[in-house]
Amino acid sequence: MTGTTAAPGQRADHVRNRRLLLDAATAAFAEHGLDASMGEIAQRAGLAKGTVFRHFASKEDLLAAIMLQLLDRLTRNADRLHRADDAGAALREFMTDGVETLAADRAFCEVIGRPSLQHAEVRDAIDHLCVAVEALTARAREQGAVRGDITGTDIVLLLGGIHQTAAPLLAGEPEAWRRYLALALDGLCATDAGTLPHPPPGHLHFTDPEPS
Amino acid sequence: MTGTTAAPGQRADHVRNRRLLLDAATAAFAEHGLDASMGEIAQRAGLAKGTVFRHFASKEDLLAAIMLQLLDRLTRNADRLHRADDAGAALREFMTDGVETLAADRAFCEVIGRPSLQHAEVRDAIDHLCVAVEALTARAREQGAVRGDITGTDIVLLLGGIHQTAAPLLAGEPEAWRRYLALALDGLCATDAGTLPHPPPGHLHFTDPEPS
DNA sequence: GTTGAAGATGACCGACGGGTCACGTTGAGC
DNA sequence: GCTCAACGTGACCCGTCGGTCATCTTCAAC
Repeated sequence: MTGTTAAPGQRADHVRNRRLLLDAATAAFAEHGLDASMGEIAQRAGLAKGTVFRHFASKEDLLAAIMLQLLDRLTRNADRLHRADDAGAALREFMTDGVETLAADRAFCEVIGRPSLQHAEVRDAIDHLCVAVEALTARAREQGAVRGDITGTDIVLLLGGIHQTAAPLLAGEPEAWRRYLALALDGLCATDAGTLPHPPPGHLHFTDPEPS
Repeated sequence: MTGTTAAPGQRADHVRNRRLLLDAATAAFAEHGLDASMGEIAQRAGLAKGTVFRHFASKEDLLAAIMLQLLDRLTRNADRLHRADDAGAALREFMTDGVETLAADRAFCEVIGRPSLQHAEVRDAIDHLCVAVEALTARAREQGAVRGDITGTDIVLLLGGIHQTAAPLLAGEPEAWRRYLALALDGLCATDAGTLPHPPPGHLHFTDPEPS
């Protein structure tokens, strides 16, 4: 050990630049969605464009790394809340945190809606998230906190939907999503309402994404 | 009158081509969102690219024409349903038709979320839609069919949100939006729930859209 | 301090998209 | 059928973007 760093085979500046790039890309994708350009990301990070491609082979790869970060954070949050006593409150907290995270991230909804541009790892991470949220949701169902035919995948989909509902107001009223989250939660709690018309979603991904 | 057509000062092929372009653009924007290219639209219409620009000065202009078509259709539907006896059923029908329309149109949500790229006419059309829907909603409120603090603008925003919720499933389950529409309607009907946390949205547009 | 390999760089490339324009074509009025 | 203005056309311009590469720089091991 030299005393400064102790990376296995990586140079110190390489590690630092990767961090700078991930931060810059997170900000850029959050602000401009998928339209954020590699040049802009390099500029934000204070690096040259070529450096971006040294770290990530393509724009898709970089985007995948960002999405994995985000999905992992959501999944860990769901796992953490799984141990709470009040499953209904835990689910509410998960959704509040989830929508708040998405409120500052334009790319998430765009990516979730286009299976064609998702890496296998991203698809796996989405599946893991759905499983973790299903665990939360199952307990809430058992405790009667949500209606009986709501699944974890429903909850994950609703995060994007609630965000989209409030999105047109984002510039002027950045907290408006709280209104539509509350509305959705009231719908989820309507245990006296009938069964929902369409069957619950199975997997978010299909074996054969159309070749376009 | 010649017997064939009777346009004021327009040539017959000009009118026909405009129709072809609007149809092609509607399909292209619905399928690819704002990423649809002018070249593709020309190709779909069976015309040259220059012809597109003879009819519409810019891509924004063409998009505005498409959006005006769509918004006008929604507004007329709201006006029609305003005369129904059961205001709750009328509102449900309006939302069902609205989400179904959006389910086949990727561009709508993208445009509604970006005031910066909207023509004044489009903004006006959105305002008119909100007014028409507010009339529907007010009657539903009075009849106790929806909770007291729901406005027409809420309903318009929800159309986009419900669509986005089901969007990731669209390829495999094109009717999944019905599930989330039902869920939202249950939330809207929860007259016994408390007041929603965030105040209802005022206007969808702000005097000073950020210059970016 | 020397050295070698991994990393950083920015000029460069091809593809593509919005928009223009000089020219050929067509349709309505006479 | 003649005429002309409006219309249609597609080659072209320019900017941008994702991605590459020969070259220079820098870190770390000795």
